[in-house]
Amino acid sequence: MALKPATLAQTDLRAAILQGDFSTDGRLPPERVLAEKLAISRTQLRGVLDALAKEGLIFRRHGQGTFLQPPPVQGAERLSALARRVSPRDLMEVRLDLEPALAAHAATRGSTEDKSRLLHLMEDSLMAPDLESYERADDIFHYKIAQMAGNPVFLSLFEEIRTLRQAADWKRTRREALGLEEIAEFSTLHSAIANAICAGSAEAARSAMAEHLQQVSHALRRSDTWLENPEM
Amino acid sequence: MALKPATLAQTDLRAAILQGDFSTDGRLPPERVLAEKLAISRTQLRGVLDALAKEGLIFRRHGQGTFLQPPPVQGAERLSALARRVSPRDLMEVRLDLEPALAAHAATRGSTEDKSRLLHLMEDSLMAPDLESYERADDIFHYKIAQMAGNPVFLSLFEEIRTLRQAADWKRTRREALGLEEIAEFSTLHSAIANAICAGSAEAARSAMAEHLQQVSHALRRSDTWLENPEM
DNA sequence: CGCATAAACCAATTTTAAATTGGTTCCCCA
DNA sequence: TGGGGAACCAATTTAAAATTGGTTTATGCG
Repeated sequence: MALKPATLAQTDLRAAILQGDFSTDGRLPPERVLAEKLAISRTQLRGVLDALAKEGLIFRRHGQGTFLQPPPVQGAERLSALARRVSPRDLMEVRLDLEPALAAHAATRGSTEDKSRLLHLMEDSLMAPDLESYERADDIFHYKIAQMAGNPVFLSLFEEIRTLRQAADWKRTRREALGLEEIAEFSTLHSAIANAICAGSAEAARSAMAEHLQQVSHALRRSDTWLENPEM
Repeated sequence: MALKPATLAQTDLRAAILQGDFSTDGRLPPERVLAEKLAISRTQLRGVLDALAKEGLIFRRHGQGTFLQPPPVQGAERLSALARRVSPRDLMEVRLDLEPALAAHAATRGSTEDKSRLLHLMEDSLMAPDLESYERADDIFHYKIAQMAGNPVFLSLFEEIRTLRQAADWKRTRREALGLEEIAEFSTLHSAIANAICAGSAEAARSAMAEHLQQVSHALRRSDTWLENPEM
């Protein structure tokens, strides 16, 4: 069967979407708007987006929108009040307790398809050229693990502390605190986590994740805002 | 200084409030309404409520109300959607991971005043005459531990799974599943938890809480709805 | 003066309705 | 027969009004 004219355009379309040509903040325009902007039908656009979503390259949520990264949790405005009373240390303490358990469950319950995709995401974070793209890959990597744990409550809690972490602007702090050499160290544990999960060994995954987060915590602790509540 | 006429009335007032004479669901009427119902001024009523709250006998939240038990978390309607996709097993899995850590942190960071109050709450749960009052005392006991952990994020997560647990009506299921003899077993571990926390030994508190929750989980697992999502 | 009452005002939350957005169905027609 | 377009459905967000605990102010009474 010969390629239809639209097929060629789709590959360009995918690249343009993933490149972020249509949004600054990682959020795509509504489907109706984007379809018109691309001069294609919504049916056609949704076909492309469906494929991208199935591959885990974009994230969609009913009533919320389409995103290049996991979207903020439902009712995110509620967390802004909490974010003001929270220090980086508080958040890291919770992550140190939560995410190792998520990794262990992901190793036990993750499907083989999920596991192969996790390996792919890990390679993405390895090949990140700059700090920004590394943080994006790292974010999606951890999110995927939380997803693989197969417990909607666990996933909900993870999404909340993830949204909390973004609500406060410690990304700036982190960007100052993290150097490229530290990221290189992170990568080795990232692959250890991914390998343990793919091997199905829960305890290895748990301890690797714990070690990784302690590494991050240590790097973050050099920042001056470690104990501060951003009382502004 | 002789007792003022109002002082005698206050003791009756406290008893009437704690007895739940004014509400069926553990929620008190608004202060303005309750003051009128009692034919006293709001200032006077608030004085009584302030004292009760400071003793940990009632719970108040700005904009939400006054309760005889810890109130539902902010934005509870959001969780009703999640509650429909959640099985008792999912929730217990999270509790098994979260609450032992809370107990450990409570042992480390709880103030001596908090610890003495925790002992008092533990005795309350020991002396509970019936199942309903036991569940109330148990609820407040676990809530106090989460509070003592001194991490607003941890407390927020705990309040959420607590609200989730109440959103679905597994209380009914639990009420069927739990017998008085099992509650007696729970009590010994309750006191072990409280003693470990008061002694400041984090690891003992963690393992005692883990053991307690496994005990509860085991009792709950006999229920037929263990893996079900209440798809109604 | 001292102090409690009442009222007014402030602040946090919930509730309600409208608007936004992804998901689905249906009808039409080339 | 299959894609396009419109309408409709469902989940979420947003904005405004209502509710409720918290605080201040003015007033009257002893």
